[in-house]
Amino acid sequence: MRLGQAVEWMLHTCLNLSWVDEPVSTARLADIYRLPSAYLNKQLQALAREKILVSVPGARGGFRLARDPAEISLLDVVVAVEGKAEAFRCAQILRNGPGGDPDVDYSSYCVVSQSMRRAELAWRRELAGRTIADIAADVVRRNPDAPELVRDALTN
Amino acid sequence: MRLGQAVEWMLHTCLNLSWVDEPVSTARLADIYRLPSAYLNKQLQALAREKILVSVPGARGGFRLARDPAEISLLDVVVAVEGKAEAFRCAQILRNGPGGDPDVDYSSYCVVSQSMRRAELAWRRELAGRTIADIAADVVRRNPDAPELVRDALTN
DNA sequence: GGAGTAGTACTCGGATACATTGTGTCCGAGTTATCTAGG
DNA sequence: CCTAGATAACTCGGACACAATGTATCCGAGTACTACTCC
Repeated sequence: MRLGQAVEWMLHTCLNLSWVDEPVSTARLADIYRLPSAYLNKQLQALAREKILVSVPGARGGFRLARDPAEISLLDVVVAVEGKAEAFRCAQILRNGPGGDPDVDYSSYCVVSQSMRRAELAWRRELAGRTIADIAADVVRRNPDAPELVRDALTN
Repeated sequence: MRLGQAVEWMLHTCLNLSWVDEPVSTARLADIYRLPSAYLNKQLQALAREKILVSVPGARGGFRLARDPAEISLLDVVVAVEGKAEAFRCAQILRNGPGGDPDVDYSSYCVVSQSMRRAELAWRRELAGRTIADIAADVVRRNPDAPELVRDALTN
């Protein structure tokens, strides 16, 4: 199992954007961590499509959070980047097995599938229970001047 | 995020093997679900390397479980197929950010990384808490003659 | 001096290549069972 | 009839291609700002 790098990028980017009000351009967001800006832009678009960010076109445009950081869970971000499909895809191979019935939906009946789904649900629940605001609070607790540093880097 | 098909194959295969004592050849294990035998063999080798299965060479050889089904967790199988690496890889991009310190290990310090790891731990815990024997018991409860069907299909 | 207008610089957005991983296949090395020949 | 050996069939095991996904890039469409010109 593997998650793309973009997940890390987007989480940190959302966190940074939670400390800024005005739109920030892709170039600024990329420079802060020395990331490839064009590719970052692609991922930002994905988040915009999922209504996590809003894109502002034109000069002095960019991206900003679409809603309060407390209303953006880590799961929202992960799903926006990686897609909604489940990690474990049941191909229903039991249909071909002995005693297999082509009319049964094994993705809900098969015990293996159920077990894998339960684990994935635990993962999702954990991610859904933690928001950008939660993380921001933890960061500030450790490093009180982090917001100021980020603001300076993003808004000249 | 995505898990390979082989995970499903291996879980069902381990389950089937839990009902047979003698070694079963790759061809037999593949035929039961109409799977490509050569590719299945590749995955079986991976499980053998991780000491979940033992391979018996020569005529009348094949694979059998290396230990009691109650001692084989779903996590063992998933890790054997997908590798030990974590799904979320922290690239420590904070080192490049404002106030970033090249000497700090952000994979343990960074709050984002911690949050992602916690979720993954929940996933792993769920998988580690469920064994092949547990699944076998559930299957028998629903379909008492399943073991007999599988045995017939695997041992002529 | 103020307003309208043309130009310009900057932004997103999608279409386009490259790299890595997952998926699938093939053939050779090694082992066991079988058959045969000899005692 | 029993035993030893050669043969043959079957198995795993790793090396070899193909496809899909992730990663990275480029250029065009559109917007806001700016400067200039005219009233």
